[in-house]
Amino acid sequence: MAGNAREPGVSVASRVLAVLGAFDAAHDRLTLSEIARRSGQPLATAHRLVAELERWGGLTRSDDGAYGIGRRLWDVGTLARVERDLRDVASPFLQDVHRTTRETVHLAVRDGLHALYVDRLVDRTTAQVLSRAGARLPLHATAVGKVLLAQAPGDVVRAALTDPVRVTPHTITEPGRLHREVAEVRRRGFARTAEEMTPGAWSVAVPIALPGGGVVASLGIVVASPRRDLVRLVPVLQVAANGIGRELPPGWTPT
Amino acid sequence: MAGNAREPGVSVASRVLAVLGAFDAAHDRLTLSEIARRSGQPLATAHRLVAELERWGGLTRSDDGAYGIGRRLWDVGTLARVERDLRDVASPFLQDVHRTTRETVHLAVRDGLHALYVDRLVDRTTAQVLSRAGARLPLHATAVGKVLLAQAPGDVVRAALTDPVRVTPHTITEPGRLHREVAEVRRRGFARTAEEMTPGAWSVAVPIALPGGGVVASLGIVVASPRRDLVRLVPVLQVAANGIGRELPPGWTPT
DNA sequence: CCACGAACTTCCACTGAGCGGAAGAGGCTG
DNA sequence: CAGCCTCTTCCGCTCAGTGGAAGTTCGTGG
Repeated sequence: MAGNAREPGVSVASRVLAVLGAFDAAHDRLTLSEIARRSGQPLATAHRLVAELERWGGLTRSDDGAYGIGRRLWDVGTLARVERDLRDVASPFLQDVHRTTRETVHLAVRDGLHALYVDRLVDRTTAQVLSRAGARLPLHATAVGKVLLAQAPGDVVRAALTDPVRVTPHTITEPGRLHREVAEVRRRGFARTAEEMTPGAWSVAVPIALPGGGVVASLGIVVASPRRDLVRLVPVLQVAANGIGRELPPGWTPT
Repeated sequence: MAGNAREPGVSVASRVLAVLGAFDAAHDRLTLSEIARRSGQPLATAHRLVAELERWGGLTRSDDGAYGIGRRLWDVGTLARVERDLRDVASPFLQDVHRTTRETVHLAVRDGLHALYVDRLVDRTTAQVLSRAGARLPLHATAVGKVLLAQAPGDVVRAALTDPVRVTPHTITEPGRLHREVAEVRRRGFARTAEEMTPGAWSVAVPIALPGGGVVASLGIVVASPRRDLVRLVPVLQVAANGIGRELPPGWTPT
């Protein structure tokens, strides 16, 4: 007997990665069976890999049997460029902005067709506006996203503005209007949103550019009321953004 | 012909993990050869694994040929418990403490015989006191460390205080004195250090406990001058620590 | 201009690590 | 206690993984 029928062309490495890929923001704790299902692998195979990952410290298992990402993988993730350089440099500036405005501050880079939130600062008092470090939100519905879009290659802009997702009743979904808006962001040097991503949230954002000129990230503020003077915060953001750009290693890319 | 002589007993998974393990705080960018050397694998083997990791997005290669940790792994690391729950809950409180004191704030958990810094807040103006998120420092030479030690199992305390490393001229290295100090920390509810880890740095820290009673983390402040009134900051820390403890999911552990 | 070395990439035939169906163990529920 | 679920262990077949070696690219210095 002894069963076998190894699915061909699948490397062990990719199986390991499939296990890691089974975890995401909405599924940060999984049972063995869930991991097997979500990674598309037989239970026995998943079991073996998970056990090895746990032994190494990449996964941890809690009393209830569920697995979560372990410290070892957290350590490794911490070494990523996005995290290390940008966060380290930007963190004090985010604090400056937060201290003078008392509003939620966001730091994001472009990741494909999404804005990837690298860091954020929230008041305990302020309503949770969503978004945590690591979150990915659509480019066309967020202020940081529009800023990043304004500096992105033409094909990215086209792809992002083709059939844009409607997130709230206020989300702008007409490609034409979005193209015009992105052009205006490029001209004016900042972007705004009004409840386009989250009901009850208004925001502005500015680009973070290297001294050389390349835009590498975006810095934004989110407030919970339709303040007309939101634009007045733009200079605050710009000072911080310039500071961050200057302190980044020359030639830095978020890749 | 074709050479071979596969080293036995080494799983592919462990080879993948060895590649990841080649990266650390001091080596966040490595060339292929370095990865091969540091992970103890033949060049050709490392090459294959690295290529697969890169394809998945776990590693990125920059123009100069060096590899770094990629976004995909950053994402995964972001899902770790230490990161997610603790950071999310504690972040606003760290900001509160920072706003009222204007000093460097640290959040740490115990990881074996080290204090693992999960988050920190620094002024741009303040001298960089060392430590970034992800750093591991000895338990006996830091305030957060002493706090964590005060609540640790007996064998951990013994192991940590046996032959303690001398970091600065002020580091306390007599096991007896350290044991007494740890007992006092337990009694008093907070710990201090005076240039024991970094010359020119003084600190206090308090435990973060769950409503149930278990200490899960430590919150500390570092200042750059030997202020006598450092102890006056303890109540500020305690208020924040209580708040964090209350908001953590019941039964939370940093594992 | 070419020789030399170092870092990287590709190739390929052998073989043991990995595979997964199946059976067993434990636990919860109706 | 039968039924169902999740987890763990077992084992013989086989193909994915292996690593020495050859080829490629690049930089250096003679």
